[in-house]
Amino acid sequence: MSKLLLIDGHSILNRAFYGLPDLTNSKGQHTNAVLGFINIILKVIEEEQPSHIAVAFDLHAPTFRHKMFVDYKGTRKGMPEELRSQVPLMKEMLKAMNVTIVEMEGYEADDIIGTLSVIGEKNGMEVVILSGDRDLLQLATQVVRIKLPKTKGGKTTVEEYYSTDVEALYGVTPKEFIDMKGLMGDTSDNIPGVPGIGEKTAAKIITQYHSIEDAYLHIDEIKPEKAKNNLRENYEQAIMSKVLATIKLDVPLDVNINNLVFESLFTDDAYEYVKNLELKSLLKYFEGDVKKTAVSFYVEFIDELDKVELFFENLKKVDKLCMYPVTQNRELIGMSFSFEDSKATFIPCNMFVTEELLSSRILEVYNNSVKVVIITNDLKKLLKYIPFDNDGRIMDTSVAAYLINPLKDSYDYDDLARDYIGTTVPSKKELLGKESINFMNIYEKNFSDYIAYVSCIPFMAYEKLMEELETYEMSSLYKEIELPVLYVLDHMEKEGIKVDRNSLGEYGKMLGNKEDEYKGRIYEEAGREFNINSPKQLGEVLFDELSLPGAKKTKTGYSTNVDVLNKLKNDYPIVSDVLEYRQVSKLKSTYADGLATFISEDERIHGTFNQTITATGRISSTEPNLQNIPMRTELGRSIRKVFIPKEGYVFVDADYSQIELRVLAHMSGDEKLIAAFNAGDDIHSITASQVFGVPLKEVDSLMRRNAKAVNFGIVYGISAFGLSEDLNITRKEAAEYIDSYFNTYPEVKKFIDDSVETAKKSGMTRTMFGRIRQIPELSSSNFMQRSFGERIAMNSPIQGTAADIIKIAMIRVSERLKKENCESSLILQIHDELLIETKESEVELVKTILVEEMMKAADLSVPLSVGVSVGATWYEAK
DNA sequence: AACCTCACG
DNA sequence: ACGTACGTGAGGTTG
Repeated sequence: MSKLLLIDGHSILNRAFYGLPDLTNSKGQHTNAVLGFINIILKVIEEEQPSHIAVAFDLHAPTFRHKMFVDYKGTRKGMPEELRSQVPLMKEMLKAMNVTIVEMEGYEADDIIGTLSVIGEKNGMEVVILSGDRDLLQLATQVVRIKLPKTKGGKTTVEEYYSTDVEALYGVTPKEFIDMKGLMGDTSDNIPGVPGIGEKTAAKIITQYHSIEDAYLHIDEIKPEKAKNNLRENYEQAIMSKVLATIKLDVPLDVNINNLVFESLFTDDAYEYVKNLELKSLLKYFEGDVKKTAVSFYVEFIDELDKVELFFENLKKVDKLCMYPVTQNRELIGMSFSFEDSKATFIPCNMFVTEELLSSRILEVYNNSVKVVIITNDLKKLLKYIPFDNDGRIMDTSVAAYLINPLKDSYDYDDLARDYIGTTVPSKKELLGKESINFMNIYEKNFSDYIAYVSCIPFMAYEKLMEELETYEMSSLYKEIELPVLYVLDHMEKEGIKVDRNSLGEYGKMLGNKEDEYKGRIYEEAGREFNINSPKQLGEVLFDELSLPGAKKTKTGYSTNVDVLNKLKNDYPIVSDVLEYRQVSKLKSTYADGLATFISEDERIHGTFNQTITATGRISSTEPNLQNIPMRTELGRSIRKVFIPKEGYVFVDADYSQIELRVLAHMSGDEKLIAAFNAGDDIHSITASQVFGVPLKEVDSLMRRNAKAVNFGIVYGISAFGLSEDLNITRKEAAEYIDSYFNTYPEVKKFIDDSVETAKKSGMTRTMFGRIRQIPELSSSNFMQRSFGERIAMNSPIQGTAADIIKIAMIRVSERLKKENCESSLILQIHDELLIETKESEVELVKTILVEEMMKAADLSVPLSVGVSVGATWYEAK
């Protein structure tokens, strides 16, 4: 039996728009609603398997019964520009997908859907209507089913209604539903209804009399008295409201139902369009087409030694050489090369062509030609196999792409192809699956495609990337900071940090004992056992069973975070036990047990430092994260005792003091803030003294605490709300603090205002060293999104400049260690802190190097202050 | 996979 | 009226 799916275009697009976060592609087009729409209809098509499909749109606004778009809070507004711009995109997409769009002058989408549903039913079809609008319930019959997607707590469920379901829910038939609406009205639909009659009364009247007309025939019997009078006085309005509420079923449509036959959405045209809009997550549906690319890639395999030698001989003439190490479980299985567009060569490793041979031949090419540029999409990985020196002739395409747009989730070859070559290629995952490459299959088609892409695509993206770096004036940022720091990160990863395995084990055991102890007490206090790690169960125990006050809600249930629990801990022992339990169990699972799994055979942890993750230019650390080792509580901090230097070495640790505030002082040029830094060490006390107008000596701890919070707030992109939350004061008081801060430091105020204004004009922020960050949120019509964008605009130049400075320091410190022939090594960076595993005889030298190079890293109008300390463990060196 | 919570700067 | 401080990564639960 054939089945007709009718989709309420604007209504579903509207839902998709408000249901998904803003999404912008590289051309600045907003695409979230289009993506959401397609995902919704894909799901419905999957469920329903319709044979025919049509999407109805209102032709233009406003028509007779024009519906206002209603935002997520229910307030009536016009359609925001971000959504409006997606309507034509959506229509184009549907056309490309061969889905019929039906629209007609003078009629609403509702009327078209109603008419089509009647036609479908008459033709013996099953009809499914998909809409976000409850009004369409009046169209339900025994064969016409209405599907209403609902969002509850972030989850989408679909309610389904046949006529009987409408009756069950409202006690009236779908037809009577119209009359009911005529009486009660609908503000979002501009239907007045009868004053004083709401859902309850309307339902009662219609259940009894079945229509407005019949109700008026028996008007004398109607109770209560008030409703009766209202009806009497508003006869015409009631009848008109009913007309307004009635969906037309007789629109003179010029549509042949047979032309609505549904085949596949995934046409070639749709593929192009999806690619064009950069809806990456949809590409996977074009399975058959996904391997089609605008360019073909050829790959030649060379595995005989003499041919390999000849290959390298010929390479000496090229001026651009791209390569990519193909590995399996960190072992090199071959190297992919490209020095011509669309053409790759793969040299697999074997008994004769060893890693060492490849390495020496490649270095020969590099070192003997002064002009050859090495291109690769992952230099840090390549350096693990080929130790290139850095003389600026290496292009890491992922780092370049990150500089051009630091907001992307990945900079893999498929991303480069899309963004810098304008073609689409299947991702590594699509070609090879989730599992790692099977060595036995290297001659398979997918594998050869993969090894062609990994060298061809960076090669082909190179010119465009160079051009864009130039356009954005980031060539020297790349060459002078990012490329050199990559070598430092590589060095830190190779060195790793030594961990005392046994001490870590004991630390974990001790935590385990404490954990058991707290667990027992909590169970006793709760009167039963439950999973304390489950916020849901914990919330129920605390706020339902024990009826503790101060319950706050999150999206999914009670909030049980520290802020909430801290307010209760003094009055309820179970709460303080939960807090202790939380701390201990976090330390055990993430740090004691977590870190242990990363200790290598050399007793060291070799984590990964990521250069292309953060939006601001900071480094991030993974597997494990060595940038969030506990520090703030003694119990947690003591884990730093298990981080130890190797025999004959100690740790020297150096950190910048208040680098972000110093950057702010410099970038704003505020004389008074600059003077504050020149006046002494404790910036928060000095700020307090200046802002509150008291002598430094009279600044008490509360004043200092407040000033400190304001200082942080400024750096984060101040808001009265945020500050009030942090200090537990009212928003008014917070606003007063901010005011007096800005009065004290007027140039700071001007600077952050300028930052926002410039960002709004250009769409991005820039650090002192030229690093950019786009801020699409700034153009959002959503207040919250836009405010977020403004805070980002205030914070990014500051955090980003500080990140630039420490990168420079890392480079200088490493170079200096090398120049002075030190055996000491930089092994960790924690945003404003550097840790050097230092040979005992080099301690004084290393301290000098750290302080000098870190202070000289940038020339600001305030001095950079560096604290340095020495210790036998990381704990002691802090 | 999404959410909550919490560790760091 | 809206409802958050900026930047990260990891472990746990839940659906």
